[in-house]
Amino acid sequence: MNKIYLKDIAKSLQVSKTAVSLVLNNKGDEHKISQETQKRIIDFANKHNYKANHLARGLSRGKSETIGLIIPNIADIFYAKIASIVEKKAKLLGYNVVFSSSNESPENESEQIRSMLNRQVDGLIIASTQKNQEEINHLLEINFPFILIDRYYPNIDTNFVIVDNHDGVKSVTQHLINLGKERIGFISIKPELDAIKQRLYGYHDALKANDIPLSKNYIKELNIEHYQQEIKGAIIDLITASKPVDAIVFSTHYLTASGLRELKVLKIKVPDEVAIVSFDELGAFDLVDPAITSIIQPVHEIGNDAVDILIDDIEKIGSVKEKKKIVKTGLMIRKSCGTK
Amino acid sequence: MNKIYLKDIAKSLQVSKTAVSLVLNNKGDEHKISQETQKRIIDFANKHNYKANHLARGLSRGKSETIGLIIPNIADIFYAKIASIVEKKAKLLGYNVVFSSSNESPENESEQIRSMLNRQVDGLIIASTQKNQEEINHLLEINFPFILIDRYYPNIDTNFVIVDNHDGVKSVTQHLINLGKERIGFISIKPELDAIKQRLYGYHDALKANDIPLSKNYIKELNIEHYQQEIKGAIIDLITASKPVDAIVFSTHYLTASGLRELKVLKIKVPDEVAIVSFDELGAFDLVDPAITSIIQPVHEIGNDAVDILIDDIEKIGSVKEKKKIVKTGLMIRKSCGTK
DNA sequence: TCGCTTGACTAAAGCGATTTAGTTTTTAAA
DNA sequence: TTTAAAAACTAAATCGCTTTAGTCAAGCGA
Repeated sequence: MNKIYLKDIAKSLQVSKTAVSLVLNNKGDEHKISQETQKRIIDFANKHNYKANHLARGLSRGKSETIGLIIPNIADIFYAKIASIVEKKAKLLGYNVVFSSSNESPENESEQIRSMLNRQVDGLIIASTQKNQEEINHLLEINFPFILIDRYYPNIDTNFVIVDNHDGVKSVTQHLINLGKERIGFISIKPELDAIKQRLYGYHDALKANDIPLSKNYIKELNIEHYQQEIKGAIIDLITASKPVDAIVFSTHYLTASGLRELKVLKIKVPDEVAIVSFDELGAFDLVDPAITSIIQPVHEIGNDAVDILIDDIEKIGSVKEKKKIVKTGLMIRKSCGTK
Repeated sequence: MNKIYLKDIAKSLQVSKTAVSLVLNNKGDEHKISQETQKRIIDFANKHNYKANHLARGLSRGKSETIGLIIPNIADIFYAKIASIVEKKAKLLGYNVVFSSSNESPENESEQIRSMLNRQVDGLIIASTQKNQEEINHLLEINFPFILIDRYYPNIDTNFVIVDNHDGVKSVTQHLINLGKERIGFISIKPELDAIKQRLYGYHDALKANDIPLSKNYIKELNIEHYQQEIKGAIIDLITASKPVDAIVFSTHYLTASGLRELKVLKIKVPDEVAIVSFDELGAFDLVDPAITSIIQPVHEIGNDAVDILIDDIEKIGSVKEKKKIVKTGLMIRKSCGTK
């Protein structure tokens, strides 16, 4: 059973390639191919299991029916979940997805965007390093369909689906305050990403709303490259301050994991001595000792909305109205934040 | 700055498309294009940022420089890690990767394989449902380059990179025995996958090697669809047996997570009342209470070897000799298995 | 009977590369 | 001076499909 091509069908059935192509693309009626001929073509194609070569179709139509997904790291469970949702939804709409991990390098990201363009993807979903202003502007200039997720460029007018980081942190901080915590620390990476900045502001604003003065000593900003080394010092600082903290907000899941490791080493009891909460979570945060109160990212919404918006753009349908979305986080209250 | 094509370069420089194509594909010398002309072409291409259209190139060369990755679930941290490694390595060798999740459905898998073939991927990496004998045989028949990872078909002659499941479980079970455990339970999903079967046999063999009689009551096999409901009963059975178990081996990371949840609910002390060990781990298994002793999967080896073998096949290089690999697991000893 | 639709098709150009099989000019050897 | 070989190119076919702009015959009203 050798591979069969359009022209083979045409030859075997003594019709033109045009007829075959039209019929198999559901344009038979529109182009007045007789029912009989249509049936012959369809039956023959099915019988021989004909499938169009996508490269050829893509070249001809100028569409590859593929979308590119560029994220910092597919091995990060957060992006892996999004990838899973994006793929499912995209397949439903007839698209495949190619992915690549930028590893937070703007150069990689830039090169990956270019590479995907060469490969003629029809659109891009990007969780950017946020250091590629130019590249993003270039996409805009050439009018290429794309959407930013998770991270966006506040001063570039693009489509995006991001999370309400500010509100997420603000409400978890408020939750801590409601539980009677007064000296709340904040451990983060250096706020190069707007998302991280917003988390800090959420923390700020929660304190402000409760007339708690902001103490610089309570805010630790680590280098993303060395946070594992730096976090120990940060935690010691917080708990040996003249007025030690009674709670810590970690601004990412990996900081929480690292921080918790240190807290265990230092034999500090969570939540009795210090309560902790985490932005986002890892697979077993409910099993950790104690189970970690976490801000939950709405991965389904991010993934599904991103695909909807992107494909609406690609196909110029125009049925999706809102193309800049800020979605709300959830809150999973567990033991690590303590109780009243 | 409009998009530039091969023919534009040819026209601007008053040379043939052939010359341009040859030069830009590093075949200038071989085809005796003068150094001067080569330089003009290369300079012009760089200046105008020319990049070949991959669809056209692919159609023409019959190669897409893309590989397909089909896995059960990209949101599972184990496969996400593999995907990350595969992508990195593939990019290094000039390939992009398209992925799709089969969700353990043979029908999905089958359809995805077909779809990837239509899309002219150059090769496939598949972590199969192991229920697609026919599809795999079909790939073999049409001589299509592919490699199985994680799961393979014992009676089909294919390339693969799998893990030594038997040895992994055998040695962790031996470890438990060395610590003095005598009544070791085994909680698994129903062994439809060969990998799972091998884990069971590893358990068998460790007991046998130590002259510990095998007790059917100590082995629980759950349905993958309802393991979350069934695991409670399984655990209760094990700990209320006439001779209750003093240790449990969980055959997958999600079973461990679920099991641990139940053990907490039942207020059973780990490792004092019952020691536990896990095949593979989740992101925070070192932070769980108690930290979980886990068999570590060699994801780097799986990913890298799979790509090496596949691309050696695709490009018919023949430098990779071993194309059926069984790689060893590691063992991370933590608290949950107790001490002597 | 003429011209106009309509139905049922098809030829051929085009998508943007790659590559085979030449062609022409120059150089070098006999 | 002839001729073979080497150097420096190029025309055109090809990859497999889509789509535009027809063609041709039959049917129909005036």
